[in-house]
Amino acid sequence: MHIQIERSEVEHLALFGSLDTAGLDEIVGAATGRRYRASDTVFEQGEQATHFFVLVRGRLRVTQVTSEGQQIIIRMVNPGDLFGIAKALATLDYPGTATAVAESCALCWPMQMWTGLLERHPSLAIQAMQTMGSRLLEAQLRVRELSTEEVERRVAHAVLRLANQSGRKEPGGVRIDFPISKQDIAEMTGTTLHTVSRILTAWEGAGLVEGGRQKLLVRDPHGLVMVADGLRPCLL
Amino acid sequence: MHIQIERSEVEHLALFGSLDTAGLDEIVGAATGRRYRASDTVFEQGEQATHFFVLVRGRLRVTQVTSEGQQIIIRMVNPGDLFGIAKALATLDYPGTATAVAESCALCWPMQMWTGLLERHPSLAIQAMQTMGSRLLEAQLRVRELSTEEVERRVAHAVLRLANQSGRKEPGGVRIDFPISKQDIAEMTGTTLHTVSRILTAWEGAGLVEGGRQKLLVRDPHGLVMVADGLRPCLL
DNA sequence: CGGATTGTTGAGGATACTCAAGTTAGGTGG
DNA sequence: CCACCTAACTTGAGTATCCTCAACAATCCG
Repeated sequence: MHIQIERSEVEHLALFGSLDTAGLDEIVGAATGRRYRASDTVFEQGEQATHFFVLVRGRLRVTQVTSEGQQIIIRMVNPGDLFGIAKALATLDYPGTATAVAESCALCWPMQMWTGLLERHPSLAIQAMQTMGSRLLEAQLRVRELSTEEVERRVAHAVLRLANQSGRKEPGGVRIDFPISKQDIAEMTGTTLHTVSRILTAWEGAGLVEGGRQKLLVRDPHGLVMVADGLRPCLL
Repeated sequence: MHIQIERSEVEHLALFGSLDTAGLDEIVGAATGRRYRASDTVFEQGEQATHFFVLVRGRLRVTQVTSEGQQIIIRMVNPGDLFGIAKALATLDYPGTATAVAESCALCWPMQMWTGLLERHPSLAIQAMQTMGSRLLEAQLRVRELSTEEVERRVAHAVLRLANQSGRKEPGGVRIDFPISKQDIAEMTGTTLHTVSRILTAWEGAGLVEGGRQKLLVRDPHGLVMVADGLRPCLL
């Protein structure tokens, strides 16, 4: 689980962008490297928040479970992203569960260092603030989608977001580069796996995507954008 | 529109909680006071963000309009809240429109001062961060509600939130202390004013609330909590 | 006293959920 | 390598929720 992480692997991350060498050394030096295999959990909802993290490699899924036991996916964590920053949310517990969906590496720091590191490295504080800001905007975007759009468009938006954040170009389209189930997509869009399945088969018929067991290839991103924008619905 | 705001009116705000006298003087001294009448707009979605604000008195509504023209209410702004902090969101424009729903007073600063003020007053930076954090958590809560709950429960949650943030105890219940229409509630919960109307009449029958044109009185908060929790549905 | 805004209520229908059954793909162990 | 088992997925039928459309009533304002 514990591993060595090379400085060279993290110095290019946007989060550390405008740090000088000494600052980077201090920050990375204080961190511990950790490795997670697919389906390992990094921390769990409600657990006391002992550490905060930066994802170096791989992909995580952050979920929440409602009091009735329904699960939703809050977001996917991509390399370079801060996560588990409970202090910034003024919370003592992790508000969600983070699970690796692919082999992943992260740097982690004890939560007590949060305030000190931010104070000593203003550029880090600014980055952290911007992280929070973009997450807030994203959450508001999702609220807007859930409030005003029908399921097919919401799914289209979710798939496009996945393709942008975690897509790898390959001949014939953009491949989502980690295993993703219809259930996952349902939990990202507030619908059921049944409806997602029906929508994806329809899209497949229209040549927009190509599915498979925990696989997804976007063949026609532009066409998908049209679906997301409400032109060209693909269901009857 | 421009008014004088007394130091005594703002020094108790949580935002300025742990500032020393000199700091408070500097910050409040740099601010301009503004007054808004009900239905005045403070700033508009897409406009260049020239100032950031703290609400001193009154109540604002922050809305967004989708590309299709549908409006949703992002949040209500209560006294003591920061708003219009586009810099924190790494945006140059205001992402929403802020409108006074009651006679309101705000302090405002030119946006260029954002970074400087935060740097010189770390306690302010911490407060700003916590503001962002609680807003992010709230947005995620709303995503969860929209994803998993049916309309009646969402409306119950929204009304309870209003009662907690903007409610005034009065004999017979908790009064929402600004004019609020069914359309407003619909835009907070992702439904239509028709459905809200039906729900509120049902609740009125059950003795949970008392409505009226732009009026709302919560008679039985505990009963409403049960509705919000999914026990005791009031619609057939 | 109009006129406008806000709210009420009914009927009909669409979207998407639930329930149910069956299929496919992949991993595991013999 | 094949048989088996499970998790993921597909598809159909029936239906509930909630939206749309429409007409009307109440309230507020000048």
